[in-house]
Amino acid sequence: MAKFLTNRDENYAQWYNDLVIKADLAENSAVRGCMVIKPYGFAIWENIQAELDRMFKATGHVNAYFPLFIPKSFFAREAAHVKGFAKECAIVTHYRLKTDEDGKGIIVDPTAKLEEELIIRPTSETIIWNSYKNWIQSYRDLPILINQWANVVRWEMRTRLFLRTAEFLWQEGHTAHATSEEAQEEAERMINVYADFAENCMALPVIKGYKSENERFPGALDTYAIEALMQDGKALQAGTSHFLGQNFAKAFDVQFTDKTGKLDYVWATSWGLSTRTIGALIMAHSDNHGLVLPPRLAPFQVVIIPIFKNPEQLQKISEAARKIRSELETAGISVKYDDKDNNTPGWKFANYELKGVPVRLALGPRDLDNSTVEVARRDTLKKETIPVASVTENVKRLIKDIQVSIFRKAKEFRTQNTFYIDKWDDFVKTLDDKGGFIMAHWDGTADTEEKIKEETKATIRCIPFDAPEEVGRCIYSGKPSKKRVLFARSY
RNA sequence: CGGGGUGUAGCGCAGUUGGUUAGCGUACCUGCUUUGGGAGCAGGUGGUCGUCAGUUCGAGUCUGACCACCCCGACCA
Repeated sequence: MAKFLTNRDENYAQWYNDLVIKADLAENSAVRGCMVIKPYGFAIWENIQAELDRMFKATGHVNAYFPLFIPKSFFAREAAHVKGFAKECAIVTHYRLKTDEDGKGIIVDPTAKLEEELIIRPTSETIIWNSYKNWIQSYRDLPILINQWANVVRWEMRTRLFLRTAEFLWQEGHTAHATSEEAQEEAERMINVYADFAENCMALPVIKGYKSENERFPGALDTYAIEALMQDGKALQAGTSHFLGQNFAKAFDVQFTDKTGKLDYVWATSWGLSTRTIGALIMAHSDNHGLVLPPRLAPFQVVIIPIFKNPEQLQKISEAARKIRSELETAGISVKYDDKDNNTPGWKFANYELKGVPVRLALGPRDLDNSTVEVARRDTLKKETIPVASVTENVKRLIKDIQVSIFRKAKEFRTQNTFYIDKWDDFVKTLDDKGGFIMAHWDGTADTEEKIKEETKATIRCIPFDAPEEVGRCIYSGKPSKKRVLFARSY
């Protein structure tokens, strides 16, 4: 076990904090609630971006960029929207600084007050729909399928690296459609893209479903989410997609002429996935040795560590190592060769385990003599010595296998921690003892949901798309219910 | 934003009743020996003691305000 990492089973929250810092993913900055994403952490984000961007483009979307600042009045146009975000907005009020009277410091120039204050975007629906108004006249202008990669600011009271920070990075898709059906299909398509990404790239099993009215995005008619279970039994929402109806079109007066010449408001969706998913990645797979990264998102999939006694030996080993590296790279595998001589091999082994590198190759004099390499996999920590001739083939197989087996492991964990519960006492007890996902009947009212939240801190994470029709009674009120919904305490 | 806690070298910490030149471990630098699971010895560098103000002959130590971080609540992706 890593000596300097808090034990996961003793203090999960501290283990997470330690891990983010010690694996060199991110750190707190001088600005309250804002993090510095360090190169190793940012490399994961870049991989997430690359995969998602490819998937967005494959589904017909293009990228664009809209301003960081949003005129205050834009927010006020959609009532639910402004209400949802009002409490966490950062606001720009001035545009100039000047030297203080005493000449020592600088102050905000009171004469440089903005006519209209600017909100730093917590999300971009309003500024984007203000543009869409000018872009859309006819059904021929539709659909508009735009995504933007951006930072947003939500002034959070209590922050945690990746999971909740005042500023975070994300992508936000904003689409405009001629019909309600088309927009709803788009919202569903994108939640499916997210689920595909989560399961296949992040190796994170997720449950797709509808949000209850309470949990819905401010301004949306319907919100879909993917929900994942973390190792401490809490749920984490990893991506959301919203069917916005005509709410923003009406707020920004975006109408189009349809084929029959009739004027109608445009139908909208929006969907987003943030740096928070890096937190999910950490909490879903990692252990007491450190991070466990899925090969598809790891900054490098293989690390090669030379074992040597003197510079001459290092040179020989490096020659062999570089050959292996270039062979692996040709096969499309990302590789780091760590030939630094200021740390011992043992130190490097522990360090790359902490950083979650999927596969480690060790190459020493013994291997040179025998034409072998030691291969170790991060997820199971198992190692074996193989002929150097079969390295590429072996590593390729291992990478695929690790990707699949950490997904299976996470899914197995979820299965074991999903409970079908029909009695209120069991519901409360399970939450307190084990946490996890609880599938239970609900009478469909916001009032009941609110009371359950007050009494247990559990919320409806989603109403799963695939929940079967089943006659039952609400876990709280005893009123009739037709399907189970997913309850959990959440991040 | 409410309650609790913590700020001393990059990191982890000690520092007595307010008293001389602020110390230990680790990391870092140099040298030698090492290197198949976080190496050893020797020497060395590194400090506005979170910030600002106050009390005092004298403040890391006492007082106040502020800032940051951690934990628990309310709010949220």
